[in-house]
Amino acid sequence: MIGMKECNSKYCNCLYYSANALSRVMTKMADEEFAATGLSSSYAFLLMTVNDKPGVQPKEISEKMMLTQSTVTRLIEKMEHKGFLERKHSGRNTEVYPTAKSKKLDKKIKQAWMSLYKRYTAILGKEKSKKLTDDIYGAAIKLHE
Amino acid sequence: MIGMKECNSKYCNCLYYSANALSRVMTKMADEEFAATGLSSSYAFLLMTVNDKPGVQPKEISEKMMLTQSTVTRLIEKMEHKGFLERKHSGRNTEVYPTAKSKKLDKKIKQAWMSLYKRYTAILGKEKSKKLTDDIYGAAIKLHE
DNA sequence: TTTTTATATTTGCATGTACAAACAATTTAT
DNA sequence: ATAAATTGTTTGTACATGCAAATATAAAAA
Repeated sequence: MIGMKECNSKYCNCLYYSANALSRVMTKMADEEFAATGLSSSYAFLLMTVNDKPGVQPKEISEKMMLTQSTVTRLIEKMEHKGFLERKHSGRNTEVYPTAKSKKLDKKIKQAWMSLYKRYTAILGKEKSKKLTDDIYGAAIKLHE
Repeated sequence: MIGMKECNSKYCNCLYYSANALSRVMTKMADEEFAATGLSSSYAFLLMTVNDKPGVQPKEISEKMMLTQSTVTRLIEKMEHKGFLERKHSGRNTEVYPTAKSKKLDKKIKQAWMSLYKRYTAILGKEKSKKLTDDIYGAAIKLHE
């Protein structure tokens, strides 16, 4: 444990625990930054995804966002109801399109995303943030099988 | 990006996104392992915390588990209702005690926790897991202020 | 062509978590 | 000693998320 910060908890050596702790902290921070858009973080990511690829299907969204399909359906439903998205059903597939309202918000969302990035890199450092993010993402992929 | 695994998503450079992805994967894995105890992961951690320090107060639990106090209250309530915990109110404080049922389960919980550890270290490697966990925990603390 | 299998999406249901506000008790200031 | 501020706990409410089952469609096999 040389050079290591003191642990406040006996759980800090557990990846499950640490990962959840970080997730909660980051989600809170993200929600604060995305508040400028009037959206919470998940919805902001959803709109970005659809804005970047109009007509994208829920399946693909769920892969990009690493969420289950049912969760994606729920997110889409809500944004459709709020007038940000539209669904077009064709066969067993569904295509999701942004409305003008969503496209109009795109710039603001990306700004908020950048603010979020700046905020945590200011605390953790740019290089360290990058490395940490890469390591975490790599682990998530590996553990996801 | 030398030596880096291909990113499946434009979001994989975002710490918020990666942290959440890992959190979901790990929570799923933890729930699978703790299923042997009949508990989901949060409750297992709660019981361990109380078993290790009978009479511990919700405040302290919330610090150890890095959850809000209201969340801890809810978790305790449920375990009390299921006969694993008991609350003793004294003034504005509450002391939480394990029942025999909880103490009896302690060993099994710790075994499940060990299984979880073995499972992810088998995939990520022991050293890498340790480093990743430390890094994540350190970041969570820093970002938490 | 009919049957079987696989795939995409959506529901029903359950649950963990947080925020903000309400309480309740203790400490500090006046 | 009374008032004000702080602290610990609990509620009311909202919501993101997942699993399993139900649909519906498309593809493959017979």
